[in-house]
Amino acid sequence: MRNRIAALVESALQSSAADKELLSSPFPAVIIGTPDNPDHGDFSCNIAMQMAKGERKAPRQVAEIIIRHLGDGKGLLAKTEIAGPGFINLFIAPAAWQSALSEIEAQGEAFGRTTSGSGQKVQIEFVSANPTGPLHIGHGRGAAIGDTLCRILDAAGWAVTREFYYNDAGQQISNLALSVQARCLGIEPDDPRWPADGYQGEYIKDVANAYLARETVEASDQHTTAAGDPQNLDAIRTFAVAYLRREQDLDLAAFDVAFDVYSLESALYAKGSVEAVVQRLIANKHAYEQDGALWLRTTDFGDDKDRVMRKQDGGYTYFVPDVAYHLDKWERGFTRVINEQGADHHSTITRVRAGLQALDLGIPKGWPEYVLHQMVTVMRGGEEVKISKRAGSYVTLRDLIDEVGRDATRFFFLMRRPDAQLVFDIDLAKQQTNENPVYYVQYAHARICSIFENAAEKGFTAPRQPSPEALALLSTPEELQLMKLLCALPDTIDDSAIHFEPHRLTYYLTELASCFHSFYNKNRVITEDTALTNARLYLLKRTAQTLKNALSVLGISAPERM
RNA sequence: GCGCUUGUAGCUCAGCUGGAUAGAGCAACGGACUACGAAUCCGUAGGUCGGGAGUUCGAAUCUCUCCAAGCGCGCCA
Repeated sequence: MRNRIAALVESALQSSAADKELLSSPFPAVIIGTPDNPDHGDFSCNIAMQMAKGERKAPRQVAEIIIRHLGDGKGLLAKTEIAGPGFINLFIAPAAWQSALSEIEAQGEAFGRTTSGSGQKVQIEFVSANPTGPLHIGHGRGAAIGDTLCRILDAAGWAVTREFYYNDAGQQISNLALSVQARCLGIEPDDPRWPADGYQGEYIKDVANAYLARETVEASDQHTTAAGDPQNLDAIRTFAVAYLRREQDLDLAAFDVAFDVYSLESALYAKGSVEAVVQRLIANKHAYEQDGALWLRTTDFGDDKDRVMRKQDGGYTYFVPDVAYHLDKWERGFTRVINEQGADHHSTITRVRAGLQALDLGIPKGWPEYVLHQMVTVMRGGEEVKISKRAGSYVTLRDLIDEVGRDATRFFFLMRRPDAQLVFDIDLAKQQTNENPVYYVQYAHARICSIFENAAEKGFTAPRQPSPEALALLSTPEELQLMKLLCALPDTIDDSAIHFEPHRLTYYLTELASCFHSFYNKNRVITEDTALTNARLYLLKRTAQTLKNALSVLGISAPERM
């Protein structure tokens, strides 16, 4: 609806210019707002104030011209007015809201989807946890935000590829292999022979036992059978990575998160991509030798100091394969790439972008884009739970899903802006009370389903494509407000997609549920008045569909009973 | 010390890329079920938008500065 209003204002500007009443383009972008105060209309527009200076006219004078050219907006507008310093307030005709219900019915499960992405390719990389342990609560937030971002962009008409990157080479993996080997040999973390920087968690013992028992594990794309020999460090490394990847896959599956592509750091080395990147950086004269190491002059690209690429020991630092990996993304044709990661890794942004710029391949400066989520602190029993993978103390994503439930966990993670810190109070999230907003939303859906059961017993079903006259009965303030909110779903999805902000949808859902509950308490649906009953059942059918569609974008179920 | 993020009601947070009287949930207080689910609704109270300065028709929103918190600042990832 908002887009239709914007188009109306746009064409009013054009015709004003054609009639020489306003200076012609370029006009500033038309921004349609939704006023808090209902007296200010369903929508408002501030463009007259923006144009006043350039037009050398008073804002209200400009507004008067625009309004004259708007007319009744092809029947969409019931009233227009100039208010305050020069706002144009627009009142939508009730018939427009009513007929929108028919469109929602026609679109069914597709209602809410838009075409603003026009089928362009976008790749979103998220989670990308190192295969050195189970997924913890921080990964959970990344999984919820990343997955929902994918669903939102998909709903907004983008062609989304979901990708997971495994750092399965490098120092951390060596530490993992040494830790598992130690456990195989019966060495405990308090033993002096325990490797420095080893992973102390109990799960390492599970990996070791599985290895010694020669188990076979299936990760997303490979089968690995353990050699069982504690002296074979390579075999241990391969098995441990496969084992932990499988654990992560299971956790993600339980969270209803799936990926299209898994990329492995080790594959980049195997293909020679890492070496090729280094050679190109050297050839482009952005690298230099110093102190026995090879450096990249990242300070040429906005970094505060240069970075080592090849260490004295000959190995590459982690960001070199990262650059190779992103070059690979670019070469796969993704002109739009979003990386969802924890804010503790934010320093990689400058480095990776600098490396890509130094390749001098025409990659845009701000590519790739990033969505960073701030840290999650976990509260249990009123106390903060310290998270440390090495020490083995953390709350796993699996624990959380088992305790709190998938729907509540997802909703909880999505309630806040990604760049605000999140306190996850496990005791609170476990409570199945009204403090948990997901139940509030789901209850609205279940309640509507219950009304339909009741209606069926009395011989009512929602009509199909009723006439405008039949829908004209929907005229109470609550009904109009409800219809208006239903129409806002596509706009909300577009906004969430543009800003990469899933939390807008959780707020939308809470508002929609609240609007329904208010309507329900004030208006009786099933009455002696058959025509009114049918109209209201029709409205509720669309409300249930809208709740379900929006919940589905968040990966949350819409139960018919609770 | 430098960089990124944050600071809005007692608590947890929104505030639509500068708009009109700053909102919601929880907590507090007071009301509403012998008809569709009370996991609900209605009402009351609660704020110098961290402090200060600036930009303009107009600032919670933009700029500068100071204060506070989190996270980074490795030849770890």
